[in-house]
Amino acid sequence: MRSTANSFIVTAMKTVKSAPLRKSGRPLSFDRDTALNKAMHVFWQHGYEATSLNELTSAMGVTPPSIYAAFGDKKKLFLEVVALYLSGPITADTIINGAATARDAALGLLRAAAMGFTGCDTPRGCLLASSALSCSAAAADVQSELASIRRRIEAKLKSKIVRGVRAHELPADTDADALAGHVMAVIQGMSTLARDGASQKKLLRLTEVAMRSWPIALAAKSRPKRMIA
Amino acid sequence: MRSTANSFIVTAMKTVKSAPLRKSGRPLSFDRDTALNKAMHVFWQHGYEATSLNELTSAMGVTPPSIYAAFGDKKKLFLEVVALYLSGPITADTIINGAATARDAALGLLRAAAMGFTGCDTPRGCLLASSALSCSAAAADVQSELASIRRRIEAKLKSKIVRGVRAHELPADTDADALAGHVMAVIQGMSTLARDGASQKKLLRLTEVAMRSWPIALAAKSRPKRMIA
DNA sequence: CATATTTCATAGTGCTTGATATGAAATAGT
DNA sequence: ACTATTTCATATCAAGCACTATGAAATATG
Repeated sequence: MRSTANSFIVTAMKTVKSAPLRKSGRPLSFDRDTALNKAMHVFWQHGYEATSLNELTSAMGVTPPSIYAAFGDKKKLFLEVVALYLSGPITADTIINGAATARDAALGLLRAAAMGFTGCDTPRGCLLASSALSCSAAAADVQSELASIRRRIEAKLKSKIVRGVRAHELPADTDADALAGHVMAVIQGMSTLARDGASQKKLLRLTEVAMRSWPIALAAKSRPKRMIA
Repeated sequence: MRSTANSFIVTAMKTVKSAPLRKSGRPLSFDRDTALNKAMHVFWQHGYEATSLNELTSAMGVTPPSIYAAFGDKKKLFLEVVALYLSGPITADTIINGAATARDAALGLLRAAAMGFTGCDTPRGCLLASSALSCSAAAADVQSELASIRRRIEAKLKSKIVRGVRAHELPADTDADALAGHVMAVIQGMSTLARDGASQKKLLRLTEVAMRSWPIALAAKSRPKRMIA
């Protein structure tokens, strides 16, 4: 449930950060990245709309005017938070790209979700899955932004599956759309289960169950392997 | 994703409705059940906290004082809405109770979710799954109330699976906890996919994929069948 | 018709929200 | 030290929130 490239968010982030040329003036009394990380935890816990600026200022240790000077407004701050959330070392993109097979990609995504949703020093669940599922009309754009991120990840997994079918890792009649949808649904659902108190062990066992729905490989794709001796 | 019996909610509903003895006075200008149904649709779409009383009064066609006279406050109105949502003809309880096997129960729950989350005359997704996933501290009690409903359904499915194992419908080493968790996760996740625009067809195909993770019956439970001729 | 009772519509309550106006404080350059 | 520049803390802003006080309107009963 992590990814690096989202055009809108990354763009917004860069435009905000493009002010490295300070000549004089009072220095900032807070570390921008630290404050952003604190904000991420608050948003992660309460979602976008339910998080008030009071909570943000308390958690970040920054007064409202400084927040608005540094991040723009609440929406831009949240989008930067999402970009930070999606910029970790292990992302959905890196998992899918780094997986040898489509099956490994799905398994990697599920396991990463099970681990990440029950981390001991982070809020439970997925920030993308629970931040703006239900929101007022005023936050409809944020909602659709998160939805497009989810759809993009699903599309990437689906294309990995399609390539797997072409590589004969998977049966020719594989329903790539439903298969990718199932993995995404399990991930989204695990976020809710984690929020409801499910343990990491349970989510990992749940992952094994979910992977049993994976089609059996008819013919293992034979790659040229380096023979030794 | 529907159920009838939740002690707290049902109790709250009954206490509110216990005022059938009117002797005189101006009659109500609205139908209580109709207004409650309208409120359900609004909450279903925007969730608990993000739904304002302005939206409720507009949708229900009832002014604020009448709402408070009829339902108490926003929280009680929402709990009545949840009770209404959980009082349909086909509920999680009826599906599980009416299923011959644990497998049929899981399949029935998944199919009912796929259908119910993409109904043409209702908001997309599940009211329980998306109403209070992320909320402020003020709505923590509503959040945990919905979580307990979800856990109760999962527990019921799990016990059905355990009984299935004892009846030799399922292998002895079946992980009932993970199996029930998987079904619940897929249901919760389908709610998000439905909200993100997934079609009913896709969710139904997704259901078939999810059911492939179901353990294969080693020995079919033989019930005494009436032999004819 | 007169009275009691109940609900109605209007207008407002205090509170919180996201976002700022204002001037003091802290730096760099000269 | 003086000025320019930037950020700071304080105190607020208008708007929206859930909720309600008040009196008029509509019924049943006498």
